[in-house]
Amino acid sequence: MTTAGRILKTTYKDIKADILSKIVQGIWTPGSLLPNEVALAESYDCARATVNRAMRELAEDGLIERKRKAGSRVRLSPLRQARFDIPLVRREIEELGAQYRYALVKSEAGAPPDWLRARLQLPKTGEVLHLACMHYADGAPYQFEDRWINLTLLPQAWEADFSSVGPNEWLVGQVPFSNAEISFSATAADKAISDHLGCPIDAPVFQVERATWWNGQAVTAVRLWHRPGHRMTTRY
Amino acid sequence: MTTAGRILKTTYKDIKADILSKIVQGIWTPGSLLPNEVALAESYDCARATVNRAMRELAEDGLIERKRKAGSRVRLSPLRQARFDIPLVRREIEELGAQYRYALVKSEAGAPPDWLRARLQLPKTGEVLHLACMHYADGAPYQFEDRWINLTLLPQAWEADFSSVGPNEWLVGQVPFSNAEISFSATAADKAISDHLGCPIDAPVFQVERATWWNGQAVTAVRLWHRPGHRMTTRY
DNA sequence: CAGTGGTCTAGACCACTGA
DNA sequence: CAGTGGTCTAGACCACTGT
Repeated sequence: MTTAGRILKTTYKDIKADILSKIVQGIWTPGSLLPNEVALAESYDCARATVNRAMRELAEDGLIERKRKAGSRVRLSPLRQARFDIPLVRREIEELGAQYRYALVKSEAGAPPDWLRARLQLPKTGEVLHLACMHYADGAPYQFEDRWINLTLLPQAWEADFSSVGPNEWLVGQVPFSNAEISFSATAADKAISDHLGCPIDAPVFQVERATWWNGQAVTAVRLWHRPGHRMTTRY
Repeated sequence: MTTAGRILKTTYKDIKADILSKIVQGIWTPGSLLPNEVALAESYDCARATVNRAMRELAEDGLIERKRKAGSRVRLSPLRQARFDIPLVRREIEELGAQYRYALVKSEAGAPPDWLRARLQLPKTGEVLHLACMHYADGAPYQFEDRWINLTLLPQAWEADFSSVGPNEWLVGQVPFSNAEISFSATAADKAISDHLGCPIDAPVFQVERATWWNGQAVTAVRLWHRPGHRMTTRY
């Protein structure tokens, strides 16, 4: 049945919103089977591809589960996932409306310690650059950075001037894309951290560890410690 | 020009992989303009829709930026984002291969404290249920939970038996979907936390705070403290 | 205002998998 | 083996936006 006066087509967003609201309202409860794509296309009076896109995105968003032949079901417990942007410190600070300042604390090249070699699966020979840096927001300590760079993979790092540009920003320009593993935890400030962040020894600090690879080779590993009270927040 | 002997079609995944590799290899460098969809469709010998899907996903993944009329460019600094699954504690523990055990520590209803009222934008009247719970992995303390449930929105909670089922699992069955704000930080264990987690007072613990809403009304707020040494890890 | 991406269509074939 | 989602196509119209 075609409605003569219809002006606007049904978009995949309309369909997403409609299905979402049916789930939120409890009309389609967790575990229940949704109509198949052909049936939905009929009821929304649109092409199957349009329904498919709506359903595919709902599945990506973790709201429904889809299986060939078995159909689509509302997830029993909606798979919740949160997304975090991994910002450059500079941007993070500037977006707080604060003045960013960077300082190089230490820089030395040499053979990697064993734990780093194991962590990054580094070859037996080859040197790494070890840097320590501070990032300030409006003059106050914001983040302390302990970084290792694989000099075998990035020999340019020998000549880079890390006293003016932070290693993160420098790396972004060198390695177009990389795979990374990131982890968050709480740790107690040791002497170095407490000195640099200006907090008591053993103060609880939020710690970020990240290791990145490019084409299977380790690029860099870093540990970041945030000033006490730091929070990482997101909505979903 | 049609290739007679071609067996397999070019899929959008092939195209994604090919473009990704061109970016990784540095053939298309950050900031550079990619061919438009029509041109790519020709060069891959496929429909524009196929190219479109590949490019759209690359954009979602944060690798390229797309603008009408302006075309698609490799992002200057690839927008990196990490996704975390927000698991039920039970599953988190079971996936570690450990035995899960739950215990209710405290349960009492009453008027919400002011900070909670402000945090959740609760109305002036109405009560909340305040629970404290422990989650164990193989008998060892894993997570301590401090939770508030909006009894105005969820009066069923009056009758729920939280001595056998954790509030998170119970809530999942009551509220099909919700919006949430989540944040992570490091904090020092207070008396209650150290007692329950069996760690020294002032030990650094990883803290998760989450508040959730359904149709604009506050459902629940929770603070979770993990045993010392806990890490939250992901790859991207 | 013209070029680019955004979306929809109607149809087709295929891959997977539950019954 | 039959039903469902996964994907591709060729074409079309439209929305946005830089020039």
